[in-house]
Amino acid sequence: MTEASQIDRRSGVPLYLQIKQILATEIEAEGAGAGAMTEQTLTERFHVSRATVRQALHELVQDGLVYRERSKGTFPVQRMDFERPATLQVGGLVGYLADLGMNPSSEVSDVHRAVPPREVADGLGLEAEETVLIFTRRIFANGQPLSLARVYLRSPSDFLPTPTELESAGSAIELLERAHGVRVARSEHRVWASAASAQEASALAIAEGDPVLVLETVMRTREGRPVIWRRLADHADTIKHTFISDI
Amino acid sequence: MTEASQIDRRSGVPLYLQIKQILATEIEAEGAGAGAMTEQTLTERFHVSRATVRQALHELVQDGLVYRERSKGTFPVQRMDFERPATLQVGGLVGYLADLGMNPSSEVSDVHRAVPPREVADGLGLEAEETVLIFTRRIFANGQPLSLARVYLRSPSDFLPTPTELESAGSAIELLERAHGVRVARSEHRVWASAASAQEASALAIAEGDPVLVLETVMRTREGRPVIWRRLADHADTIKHTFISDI
DNA sequence: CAGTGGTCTAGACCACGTA
DNA sequence: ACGTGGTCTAGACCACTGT
Repeated sequence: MTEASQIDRRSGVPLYLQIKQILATEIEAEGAGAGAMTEQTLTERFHVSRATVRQALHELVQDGLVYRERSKGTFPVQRMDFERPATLQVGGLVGYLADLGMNPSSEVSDVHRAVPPREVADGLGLEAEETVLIFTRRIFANGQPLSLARVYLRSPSDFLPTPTELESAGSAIELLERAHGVRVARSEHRVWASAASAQEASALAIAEGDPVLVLETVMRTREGRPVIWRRLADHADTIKHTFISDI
Repeated sequence: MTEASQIDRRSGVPLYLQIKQILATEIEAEGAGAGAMTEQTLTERFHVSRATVRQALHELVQDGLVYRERSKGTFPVQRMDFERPATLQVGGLVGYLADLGMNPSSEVSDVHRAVPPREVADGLGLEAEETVLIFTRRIFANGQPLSLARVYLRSPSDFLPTPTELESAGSAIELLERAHGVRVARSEHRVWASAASAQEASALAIAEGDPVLVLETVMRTREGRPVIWRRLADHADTIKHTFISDI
């Protein structure tokens, strides 16, 4: 199997992507057993230029699969069981819970357009009087409410989907992309603990003052234009957000 | 000032880094006013090859300062006030609070070496009976305890610094790097809300059952070797962690 | 059609670590 | 001395977008 993996120059798939994929698969299979890969051995193996190999290796570094050491070589990063990024896959919570067999469901309510609170308008950089799509979403697992989201979505003033459309879309982002071709490229998150307000407690079936996790997120297009402001209140001890940072 | 910025081929600083720095400064200064930068205009301006310009632009994309669109050009990302990454700059909380004029202080206690709990040993991938450095740190602002950290640090069995050394180091990572040349390259975080245990409540001067933010972190070297396991319990509504994610 | 970024080649010199 | 990754050059062809 090791020598079967070669690139196909007629496939139209960029060579560096094919090489990256092959190496990623080998690292996955052989674990840290896969020895050092040098640029020279790879250029010979795949019959490509050094720059092409370097582009593949550079992306593997970005993805955290290998690390490179000057005058030593390129080595696989020690195996770390690939967890699902859980809830940070924005809007992916339902699918994540489904994978866990938690029988998730989603309930969207209070869909309307209005001028948002000051804090949200600032975060989205709105013009005065500019309206946004506003809705509330609760996510349940096995019948228990786990997460309460309030979403403010910058969109054309005639954009007013039904609750059913929002529920079936899985996430507001997907709907926004399908409806207007707007792609979210970057998100900023702030997270802290708080005591549940009366409203939050009611929505999450807990007592007022019980702990909740608050997660505020601003999502932006690649142009840097903020398009979604979202505030989550999550059930304590149950919803755990995971993320990775360099350094 | 715009035309004064040129590269210095004798400085020893890589050309692409000089170009990146110049462009980043210009974007910072001119905001989105800085028009499109094309690869061709930049190669002519700096008298370097296209590959060098591309490396600079690619890093600016990674840093979120520009975005590129095929057959259109390279454009600055719309200004987003560069906040301090706050507490995700692992160990940087004290410095962050200092910047806010919060008069922070740090108190380290219970420094010893021992075999950690099962959960930690698993997270660090320890051998049986392998001991780690264990300590507790509290961070105060204006005399109020805000954050309680329990830290497990994989290190040679003769590594046993004093509480004073740990306090002055600012963070365990800095000490680890200075003492053993170990560099942390990647961290995995899990965060959720919880009710304060009796111990946590006492340490944070709150009531048992009050909300706290729990943040568990595993830090790894670039080889993927886990070296630090840390669990924070943070004061509700006060400590807010911020982070950024792509997608 | 001209201009853009995406991909690819075939070279070159260098700093650095290991043997 | 040798091999490594880091940097740099000067070309080439392509797909795509806007005119």
